[in-house]
Amino acid sequence: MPRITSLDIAKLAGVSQATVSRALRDSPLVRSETRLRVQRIAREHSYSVDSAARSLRSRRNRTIAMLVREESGMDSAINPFFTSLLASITRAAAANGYDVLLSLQQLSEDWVADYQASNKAAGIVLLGYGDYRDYIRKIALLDGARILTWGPVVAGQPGHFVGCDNRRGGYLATRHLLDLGHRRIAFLGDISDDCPEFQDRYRGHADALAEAGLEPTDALRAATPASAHEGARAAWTLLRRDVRFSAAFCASDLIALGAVRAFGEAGLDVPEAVSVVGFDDIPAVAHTTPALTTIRQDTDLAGTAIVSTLMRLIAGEPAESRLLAPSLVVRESCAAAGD
Amino acid sequence: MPRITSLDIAKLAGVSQATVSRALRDSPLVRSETRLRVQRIAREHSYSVDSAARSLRSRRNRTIAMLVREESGMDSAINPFFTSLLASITRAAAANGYDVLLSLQQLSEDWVADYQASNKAAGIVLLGYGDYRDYIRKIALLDGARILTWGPVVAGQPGHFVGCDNRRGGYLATRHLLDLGHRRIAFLGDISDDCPEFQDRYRGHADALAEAGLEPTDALRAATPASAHEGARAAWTLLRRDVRFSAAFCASDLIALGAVRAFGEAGLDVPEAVSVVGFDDIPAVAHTTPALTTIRQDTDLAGTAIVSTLMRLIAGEPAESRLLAPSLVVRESCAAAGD
DNA sequence: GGCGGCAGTGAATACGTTTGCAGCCGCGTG
DNA sequence: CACGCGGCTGCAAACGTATTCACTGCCGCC
Repeated sequence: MPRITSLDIAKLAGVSQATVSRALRDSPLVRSETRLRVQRIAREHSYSVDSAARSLRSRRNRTIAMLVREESGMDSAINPFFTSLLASITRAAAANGYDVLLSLQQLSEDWVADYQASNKAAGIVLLGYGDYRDYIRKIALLDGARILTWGPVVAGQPGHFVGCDNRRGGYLATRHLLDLGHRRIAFLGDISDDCPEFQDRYRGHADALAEAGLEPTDALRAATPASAHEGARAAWTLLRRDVRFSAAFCASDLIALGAVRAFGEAGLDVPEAVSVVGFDDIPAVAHTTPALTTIRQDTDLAGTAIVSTLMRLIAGEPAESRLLAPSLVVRESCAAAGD
Repeated sequence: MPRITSLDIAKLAGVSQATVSRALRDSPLVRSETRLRVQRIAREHSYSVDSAARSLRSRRNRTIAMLVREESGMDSAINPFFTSLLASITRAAAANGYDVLLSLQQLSEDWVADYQASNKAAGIVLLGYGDYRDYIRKIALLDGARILTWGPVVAGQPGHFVGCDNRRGGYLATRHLLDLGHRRIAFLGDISDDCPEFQDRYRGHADALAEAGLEPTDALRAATPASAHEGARAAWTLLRRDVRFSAAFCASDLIALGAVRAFGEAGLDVPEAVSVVGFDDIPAVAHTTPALTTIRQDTDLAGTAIVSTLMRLIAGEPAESRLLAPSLVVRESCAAAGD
């Protein structure tokens, strides 16, 4: 049973295959009467342009690839924040007539080269590869690289980036705690080069402290990647250290989730005994008990920004990196300082 | 700057283009010495087979499409359970050498027809369309439809399904509560035809009650879709009704999240005043306070089951629908009945 | 009345690969 | 010695579309 092709439609419509092709792409070259007839017939036979043939012939591709960092560690779940981002990117792409190819990957040399070369996708979005700075720089320099990375935006660096103003976010979080009267504020998050986002959030944290005449204390900092399990561990590390603190800024909502839990187990209720601020505003934290005060990254905005920038890249137009403003969402996990 | 093609590689390797094609596909037809040489040269020039040309010529496609139900309502977030499923499907597909096309959609007539016709994908996975029974039945009957639906498995129905044994899950949940001595057990979830999964979970719930000589009471049931916000509303509805209950089985973890929160606001602590069991075991609920006792659907297993079944479908082999066993995960949200 | 141009259409080609078929070589067998 | 056969390779024909170029009427204009 042979596939139905544009040639079949052409015969049915009594026109040439070329005209069918044009009619279906709404080309102004064909008379509107003809165009409508062809389109009707195509629809009646549920004919649809073969995408392989189309992209082969046109050397163009209506697909973008999303490459999401696969955490190799224990917690194989995707960070919910990326899930939201992924959804909004998919929507934005669809609005531009693009399909989305999803891939969970350890970022390897081969991968990007492969996607570029086999042109499965017109452009690539990289999610969660903040720490691959060198690698990204390298691939960014490949000519014709249409790659957009979600992550730290550094002026002058090669490549194209869209990201959240993490420093500003960190500032907002800590500022909120300071405004509530807290002075001894812990920071939970890994600020090594593995997590450049966290580094920036920490800088913002320090900015706010400095503004209040304070400075960050190493004893109040516990390193942890973005995972609830590790967040709880970090909280325990902090508790065992026996330093006083009345609030904690967690560099990610997942960390906050774990920390709230650990604090609770230690008899420190949130927010009565300790205030907690998270980062990301993942969907779940609006519904936990207590609901989490956090820094929101607007994923819808991020998705459209990512896609529109990538569209420019694909079109060969110059595109600038963009930094998105985060905002504070006040819920229930913070209280005024006790003393 | 012209693209590098297999012909270029052929010239470099001193063989014909056909041999390059064969070598790169590990065909036994080419001498291993030749094959290795060609592969090396291809790698050195980071050549990769053009996927459009490949699928055009071979009439085959190494791509599957995942169609995820887009909730049109307020809560535009994807249910985290589907996120997990999506991740595991993607991994399983990759293991089979397949790419994954992601699409968030209202299921429309056009969509599937389009994907079939334009052959963007060799097969389609439908996630979250439990209530589209009629529609799915219809498209399942299209010849050559390679469509797999995650959802209720009903013996004898047309189409191919992989799903969780929801009835068994409902049974396990309620049984657990009964074992703890609870007698007045609420059910939170919409059991209309809009949510066939919930219907099955409710049946299991009723099974367990019946086994204990009880039967479900309408007064103890509150309808809600799978969302934390709506779950909280349903919990309040229940509370306002002024009926006694010491436990609640929530048809989804999201509902449970909202319910726990509502109960807390009403002064009913979980698990002291009311025990709660959820369904799905989404990642977040392991880290909330209290951590949620729930029915786990093993998403990794589900992903591999879905993909392997779809692979059979694509290969034209007969494939059977599969029902996956859920399991009870005991955490902290349930306590023995008070009286 | 001739001529240029424009709107609409068709013929033909190219996109980069897979694959059926045929050819070549060398060796074993009748 | 002829013949066949198996292992390896090349030739050439598709796959279904987009696009260039040429062509046909037809109108308007000098």
